[in-house]
Amino acid sequence: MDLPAPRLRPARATLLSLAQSAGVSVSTVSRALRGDGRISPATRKRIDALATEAGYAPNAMARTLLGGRSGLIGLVLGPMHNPFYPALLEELVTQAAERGQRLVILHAGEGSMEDRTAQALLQYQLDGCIVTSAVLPSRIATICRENAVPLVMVNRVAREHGTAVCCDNAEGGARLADWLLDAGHARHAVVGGHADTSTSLDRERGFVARLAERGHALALRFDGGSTREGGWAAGTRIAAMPPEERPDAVFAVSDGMAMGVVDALRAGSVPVGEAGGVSVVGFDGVAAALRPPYELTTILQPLRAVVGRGLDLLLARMEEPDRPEEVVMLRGTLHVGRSARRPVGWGI
Amino acid sequence: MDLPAPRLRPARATLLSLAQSAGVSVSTVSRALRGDGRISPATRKRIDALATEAGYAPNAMARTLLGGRSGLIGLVLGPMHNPFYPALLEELVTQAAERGQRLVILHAGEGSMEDRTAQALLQYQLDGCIVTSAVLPSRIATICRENAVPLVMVNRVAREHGTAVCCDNAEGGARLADWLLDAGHARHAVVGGHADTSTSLDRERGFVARLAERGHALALRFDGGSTREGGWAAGTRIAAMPPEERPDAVFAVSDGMAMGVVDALRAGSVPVGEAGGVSVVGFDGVAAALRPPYELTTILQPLRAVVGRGLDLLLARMEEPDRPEEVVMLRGTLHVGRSARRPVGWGI
DNA sequence: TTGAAAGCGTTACCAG
DNA sequence: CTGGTAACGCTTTCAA
Repeated sequence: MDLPAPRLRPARATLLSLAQSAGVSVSTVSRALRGDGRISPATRKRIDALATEAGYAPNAMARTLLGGRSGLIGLVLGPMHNPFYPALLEELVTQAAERGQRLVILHAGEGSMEDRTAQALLQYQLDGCIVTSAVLPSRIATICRENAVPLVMVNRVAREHGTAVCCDNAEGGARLADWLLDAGHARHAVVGGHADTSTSLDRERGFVARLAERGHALALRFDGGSTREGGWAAGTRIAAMPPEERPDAVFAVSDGMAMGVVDALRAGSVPVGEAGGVSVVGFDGVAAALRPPYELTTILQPLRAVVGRGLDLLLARMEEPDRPEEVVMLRGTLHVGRSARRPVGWGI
Repeated sequence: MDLPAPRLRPARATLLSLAQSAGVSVSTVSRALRGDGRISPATRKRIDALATEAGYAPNAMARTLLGGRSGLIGLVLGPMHNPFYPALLEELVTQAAERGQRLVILHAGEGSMEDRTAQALLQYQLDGCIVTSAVLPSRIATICRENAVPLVMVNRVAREHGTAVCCDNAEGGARLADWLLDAGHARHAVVGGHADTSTSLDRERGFVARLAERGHALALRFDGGSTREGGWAAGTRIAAMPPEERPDAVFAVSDGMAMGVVDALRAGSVPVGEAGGVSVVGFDGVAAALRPPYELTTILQPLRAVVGRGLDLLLARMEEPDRPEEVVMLRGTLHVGRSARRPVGWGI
């Protein structure tokens, strides 16, 4: 009458439990499971079978405690209204998994970060930290620095220091300027993003500089605030201008804004990309922008490579904490869509 | 000449290191830091100061090993092109943090999940799992069931079993039908989403059923595939119809698609929301849809509550694993924008 | 080829 | 009020 209460949540299999049912020691089980050479094939097979049957999964917490790495990377995500970030997130998750790492979300969105959240970085023994937000939260930066936790920025560069990967934004902007000039455009407008993000500023700077090199000045500038509706607002104002004042080429520094510009022009019955209409180009190469009804001419960010290099830089710094800081710029490629007139003699 | 090499990565503070510098035992430090009553104020103060100075953060791995909870929740994210999901993600991260939990991303996007990823659920001793994707990956479902790890679906309901929170989609659809009928609309169209998501189907079902109850039949149905461009395609076809055949009311089952419909109608010079134009309504209440240039009439999902209840259901099941499965439906609220004509006598 | 034991950082229990 | 010790699950010497 005093049987032990049945365990409702059956204890998970451990090395010890496996060892007991196999009639061997914990060490043997550990070695067998990790493929250590000096275990007899017979024993190994028996243990493998037992482990599979029991649904054994090694306890990462215990492993980490031994002093190894946790396999966990902290992630700070920026505001997600720019469609580039969701795409970046998917890619990050996939490639982190390919490298045997998981992502712990430390922060997402605009709000500021609680101290408690920043502490999680230490508590969970995170191996490193990836920051994709426009602004690098200083709590995170401090904690990483003081505790020698490697930190890599993806899609942004801090002016002063830090390790980062991003698309060569200035070069992309310049390439777009060339394309528009080659197609014979004369009145250029820019729809800019947040004034405090290096990403947007560099794209715009590269564009304007190339215009200048080739003897052109920017005719108009709008503030698009990095949102699609900011693009729409700019497009609306452009559509409302008398045709002779209207810019014939518009560079929106992100695809989200560019799509907004296109929508507004169409709503205002201004043709886009055709002779006599307005050419619109964007930046990023998000999936929705490449397909109808937008088919933007834009700079394709090498997303897979950006993320891959970002993770590689991070992993390298886990192995070797004293690596010098490093900034990697990856060139984007021009994607020719139908939202902008093509230079004469290009393609068909 | 054989000084130990300087430790480049200074060892992190631990209870032991604090105990040594304070000249007390580990237990005392532990108790002081966790606010245990029976510690002299003097000792407590001294230890607190020491801990702060050393930047001490308790090791969550060690804590978890003792058998407590890890404070980690697994997250399975659906394809992120629907703007509702990024918003959901932000809210989840915020509210999980408020409850002292962090999210580990197990999967994002459409691809199938590696076994290794599913194993992470066990390895990291995740306390529970939140699934927001349209389809529940069966590996995850199995692992959770077999290991008594609670799982809650947010924004979807599995037909057969499971615990879930979602907006009352059918009711929202019905409410929109009422609104459109009250405004005198006669020809109704639906732009549907994925055929395999309960969310889309329920919205559509509720809408059509209410139409029928009030003696109306659906005039047209488009497949919008849950994407904005699907909405655009439907809108384009509507704009191309002769005015007398054109539906005067369109229900797109998500705001993303509804915005696409609006863009296409405007591009086709079909007025939206005005007398003589087409009324467009959506569902979700994503931020971009509520502001110009869309200002959709839509069902506002109670996002904060949906996420809050989802986490509460999950936490409750961590404490008490044998709670019966539970499905919570939260009513959305009708948000009156300018994308649809209002019933006569409503407001100003 | 296998086993025993130490130790990672915490917490909890039992003494003092 | 404080200290010692065992235990969590694992890897890694060191021994046999």
